[in-house]
Amino acid sequence: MTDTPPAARDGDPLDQFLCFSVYATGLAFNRVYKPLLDRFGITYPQYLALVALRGRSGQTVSALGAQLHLESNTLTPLIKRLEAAGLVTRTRDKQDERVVRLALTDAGSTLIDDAIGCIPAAMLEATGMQPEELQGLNRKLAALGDALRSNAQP
Amino acid sequence: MTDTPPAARDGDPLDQFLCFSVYATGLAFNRVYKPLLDRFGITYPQYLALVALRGRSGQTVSALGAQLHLESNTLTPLIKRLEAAGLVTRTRDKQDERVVRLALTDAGSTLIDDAIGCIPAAMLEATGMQPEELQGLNRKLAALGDALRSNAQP
DNA sequence: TGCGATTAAATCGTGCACGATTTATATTCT
DNA sequence: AGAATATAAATCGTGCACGATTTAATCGCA
Repeated sequence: MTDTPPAARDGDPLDQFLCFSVYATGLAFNRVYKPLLDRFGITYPQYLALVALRGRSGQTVSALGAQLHLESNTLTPLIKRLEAAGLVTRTRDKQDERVVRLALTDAGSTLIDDAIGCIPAAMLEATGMQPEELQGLNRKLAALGDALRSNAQP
Repeated sequence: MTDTPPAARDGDPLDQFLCFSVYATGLAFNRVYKPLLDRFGITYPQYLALVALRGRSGQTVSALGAQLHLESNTLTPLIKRLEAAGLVTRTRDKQDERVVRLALTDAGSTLIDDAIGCIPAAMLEATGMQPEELQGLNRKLAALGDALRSNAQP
């Protein structure tokens, strides 16, 4: 045991924490996504936003936030960056000037279609797992997320 | 269908993405943790770092990073905040002045012991699930994270 | 011995995530 | 109609996460 690090010898205590697996797997996903998304000039949260906006023009910031589980304090700057990149338009609703309606530009629509065309397959490849297995994991994680949200402070 | 939002009518397209479930569940965990950790004056990544340091005095920054899957550019400022809070000490190794060795102070040790004493139980409660189920999920997610890391660019 | 290469940590700039607050518009209720 | 209230988005400050670079110490090897 000349050089064996402690973590390898007696197991990382964090490995017992599900929350840590979620955290670390999120980091790992990000790292695999990054080089793929760099080619499109967008970040991972921006990618999620574009997927959520795809084929759903006219969504409000709040509606997008409900999908992503984010609020305007996070979304507003993100959307403004997408707007500055020419991928999204922001328009005040004429009926209710409080709400901002979002839409993909042609460039945004083309970009996200292209991205969806190649990235999910590359990600599946990177997991090295079967789609059915990943789908089962997805369902269980979604249920866990729902449970946590329903038990968090309002 | 007067007011039904699109997401409720035909399903959120993001829900098909496992990466999104991981992302959103990570956000949800954070939100449940936050009020619990606020009582101890630490953040969630700081909590993970303290757990990793518990009972393992003298770890280097790199070793801690290997456990958390983080690098010095993220860890150094985080650790300095823990040091400023009086929870951790940073000491240059006498044999090799490049490495910084980390240790919990008495206050840090007491704090993380107290936190471990109550937080995991509260989190389990918040999931509303059985420990066995969560353990199975933990194993699968850890395997997924390992797979993603092994397939990411070095 | 000494100098190029390697390694450990720190620094810097960008973009998220979030609590708290603010601004602007709508709604409600006398 | 007009004041209190509610709602939608934006703003601000802090702490992470990360790519890229820098600084400083050690190692390797001719």
